Amino acid sequence: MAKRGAALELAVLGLLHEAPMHGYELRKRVTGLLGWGRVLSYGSLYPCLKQMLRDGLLCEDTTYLDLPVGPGARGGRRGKIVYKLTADGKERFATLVSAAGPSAWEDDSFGVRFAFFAATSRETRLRILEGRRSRLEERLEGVRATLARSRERLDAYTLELQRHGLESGEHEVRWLTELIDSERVDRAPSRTIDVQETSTSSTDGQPSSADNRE
Amino acid sequence: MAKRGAALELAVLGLLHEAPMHGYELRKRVTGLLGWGRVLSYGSLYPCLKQMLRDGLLCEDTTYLDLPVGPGARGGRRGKIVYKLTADGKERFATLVSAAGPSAWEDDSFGVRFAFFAATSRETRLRILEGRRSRLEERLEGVRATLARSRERLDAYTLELQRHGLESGEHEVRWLTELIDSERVDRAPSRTIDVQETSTSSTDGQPSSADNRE
DNA sequence: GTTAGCATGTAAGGAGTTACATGATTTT
DNA sequence: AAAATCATGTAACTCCTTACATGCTAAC
Repeated sequence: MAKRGAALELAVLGLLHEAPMHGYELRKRVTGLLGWGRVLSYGSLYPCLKQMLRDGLLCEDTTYLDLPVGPGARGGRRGKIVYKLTADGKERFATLVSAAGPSAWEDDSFGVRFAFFAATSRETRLRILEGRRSRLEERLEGVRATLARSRERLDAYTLELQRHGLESGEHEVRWLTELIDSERVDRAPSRTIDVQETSTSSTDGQPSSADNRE
Repeated sequence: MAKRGAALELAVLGLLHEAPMHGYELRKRVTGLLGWGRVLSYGSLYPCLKQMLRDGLLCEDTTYLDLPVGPGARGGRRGKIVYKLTADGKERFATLVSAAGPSAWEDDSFGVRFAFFAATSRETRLRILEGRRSRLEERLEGVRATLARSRERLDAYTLELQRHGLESGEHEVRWLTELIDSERVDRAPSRTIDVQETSTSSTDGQPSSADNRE
């Protein structure tokens, strides 16, 4: 129970890497990461934080208020909890952020992965960008094929929708291509912020190990 | 239990409006409607169909095979089930397809709503298109504001992501505007296929009634 | 005769959301 | 002193996916 999604876990770890934070602020920051009006709910975040505490990825740094034991009020500790990364948490972040398999470029997680690109090696960035681009191109080919096969049977609205979908996809492919090209040309350092990666991944021919599993 | 999502229900009703079908084919057609490599699972469709049968929106037209009662095999009816719309189902489709509230232009349902535009009145189409456009413009304004507020604190990758998001959004706004303009100018009939709408909605100043609830 | 596609379903579980419940602190 | 926003959590529910389980039928 309370199993966390990989994207949320990565977002929490990445944001806490910058600075310790309350759950409340974490929610706002993750919401900002998701963008597009999507908001992260407390009902999703707090159980996730609890689980990460249990797993030893985070630790608390709390000012407890020692609530009064009154009638009806179960006396106990309740206060503002500041979450920090543990050593395990940092390691986990390094692992997640350098994973470059399919789940890194799916629609659901790509945004969050991209938000932490500055914490990855250039090879990882390239693999994610290229993975997403080829996935996108497959889809576009699929839509084009369907369209060519059944253009006559579709009404004007459906046709418009497909056409717009195609255009949007092509636009994103162009964007990805620009990013890929500038990654390949740039003289930028492959590590932009202080994260030691799990070192296994490199430019070798068979990038099999880090691909699945995250 | 087995409560169905409105989008799936609309898709099923809309497709069965064209012709009776097996669940199997329905799945392929709905999958085609969703596009973008998203597929509808049987685990989602079949329970939905069962529920719609119970609600009297559909009826079966089945060739039962009268499975043999053998060892281990519970004898019973199992066959190919062709689903048809009932009168209630047609009515429900007319209601759903003419609803023009927020849930018609959310990301999740807009695609399916658009796919059945030909079955709606022009007023409904305009309200959905305009609703989606203004929702999109709000979002874009939000992103622009965030960007203006915190451009310095963001790394190059996050900036790129926001910029691309903005461009995509603006592209969709232009698309919607073109559609809205041609709806307003066109001499096309406001009803394109044989669906009698629930008639309540019109061009009056307070379109309050049909807005929520679907 | 065997692969591929047609055809129907269920059980378990994942990844969230909404609504509820509570109270402290800061701003107006 | 009221309102907003900070702050933490839980319970119920939603809607979907994956994996399982079964068998028919057409094509090669």
